[in-house]
Amino acid sequence: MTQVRVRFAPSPTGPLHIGGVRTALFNYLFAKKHNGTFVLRIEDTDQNRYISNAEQYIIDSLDWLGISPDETVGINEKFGPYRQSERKEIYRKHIQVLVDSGNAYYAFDTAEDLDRERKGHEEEGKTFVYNWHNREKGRLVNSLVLSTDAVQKRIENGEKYVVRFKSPQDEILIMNDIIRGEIKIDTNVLDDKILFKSDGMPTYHLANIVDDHLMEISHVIRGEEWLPSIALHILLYRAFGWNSPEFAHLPLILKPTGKGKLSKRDGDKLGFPVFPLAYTNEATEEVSRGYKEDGYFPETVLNFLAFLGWNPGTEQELFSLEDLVQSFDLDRVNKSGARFDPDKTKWFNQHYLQTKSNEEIADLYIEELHQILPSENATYRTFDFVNEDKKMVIKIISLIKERAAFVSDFWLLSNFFFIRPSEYDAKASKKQWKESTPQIMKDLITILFNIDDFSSSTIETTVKEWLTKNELGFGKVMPPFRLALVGTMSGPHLFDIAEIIGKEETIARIKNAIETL
RNA sequence: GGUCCGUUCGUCUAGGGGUUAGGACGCAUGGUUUUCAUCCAUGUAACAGGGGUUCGAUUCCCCUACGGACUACCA
Repeated sequence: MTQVRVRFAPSPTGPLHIGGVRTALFNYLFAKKHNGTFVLRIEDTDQNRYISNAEQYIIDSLDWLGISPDETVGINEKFGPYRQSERKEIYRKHIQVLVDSGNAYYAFDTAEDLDRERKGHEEEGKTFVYNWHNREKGRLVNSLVLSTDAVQKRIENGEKYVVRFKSPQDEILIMNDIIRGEIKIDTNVLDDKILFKSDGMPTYHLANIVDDHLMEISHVIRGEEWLPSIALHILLYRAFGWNSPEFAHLPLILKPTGKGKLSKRDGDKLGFPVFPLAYTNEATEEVSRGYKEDGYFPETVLNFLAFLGWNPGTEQELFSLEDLVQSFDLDRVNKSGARFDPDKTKWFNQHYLQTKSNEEIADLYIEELHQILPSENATYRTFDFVNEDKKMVIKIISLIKERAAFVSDFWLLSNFFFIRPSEYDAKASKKQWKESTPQIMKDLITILFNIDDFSSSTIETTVKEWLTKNELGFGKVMPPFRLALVGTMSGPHLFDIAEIIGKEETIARIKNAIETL
């Protein structure tokens, strides 16, 4: 294979959608797999939709996931500039080549003219297509019907014009897509797409082909929404006399339920992000949540994204980025659209959370505790979360980590380590707190009070000995004990909890329970 | 409407002319656990329909249905 060079070419019109991220990922994977180059090109030819912070957002997102480009704005600008808005002269030169060779022509029809034509056709039950059907019939104003002088005059007078591609007639194009195989299109159904806009900017079609050629792109890997354009693009390469790259059109990512493509609204409705990073719309101040901020790890996002439309053909489901580079291949990409499943992404995150060290997550949890704790009034002492307190948090995490999928689950699983229960689960109290319980608890306090080494194992041994000696059942002591310390019938090993909160607090909580219940 | 693409458990998918149609998520049940969860085990559930081709089709072909994309001086 020739040198592999692929590109991800987003348009900076807003935050990068998860579907776009997947396209970037597949490009990255393919490049790395074949020792190729991954290029990021900014397609900012639409001045109306341009959003200034979007480009940075795209770069930040790729960086967060660890799939940064090898070449882009400011980085290894081998074929720069990498922003299309800075390549205007290049496109101007190339469109001239097409006009001169008769593959493109000037058109002076206004948007209103075209609208009128469309409406007129619609009323007759026909579809208006700007192509061989009507481009020379006289209703349309272009350089195919106007004399050279007339065209020249209009342009000199500053009249607005666009340049259209003159699509060929009566030809069956047979093209190949790496994922879909052979695709046939009759050129008669193609319309004469605008290549150059009246504002002096190229459209996607022109800019894309020119840049892919100039940047020596070997494989175009993009979303399925581009499939209908493949004929135009192939024709454009031919008109320039260039070899076209290979194409691979990725399946769409669909909504979790219902019809259609995944959209931001689905995320809002079902409570999951559709963007890698949180994003604030500067105009509306509307904030969109991001995977990062929602507590997902980059590994999670990479892993679930890779499996949207691709699989290794084995039963392995957990893949690191390195694994993906190893195993990825375009011919194992599916043809059909993949429904997005938020449940499975949670499962991936749970897995990756378990692979993190307790020390690593401790910092994340401590950050969260600093936010939560000041608003809680039932803390039994102050925490600074440095030194001893930090060690305690690490210990707590070791006890609860396996129950969590996100760091944000930690508080619910461990709040009782920091605050004293202010109320007790009603159902459990009724069932577990019997008439004899207060006396047993008082005895338990005495036992606990006399333990010098208040470690989980010592407490456990001591309490168990006491139980055996007095012929007390586990069921009489442990449930109320748990209720006193935790407030509910849940949580890790009870003696571990006692050790962490300490003798004084353990006894205080039992006393508190006796008084309250 | 037109053009193009697609269709295996609820979801992501493996498979491929003769299979008990496999795995994962989810869900359910059981085991472990003094509790809850984790974990482990088991179970649940699919080849869109109709025609061909064939000894045989979920697999190949055609049609239909359904789904999707595109049909902008947006990408």
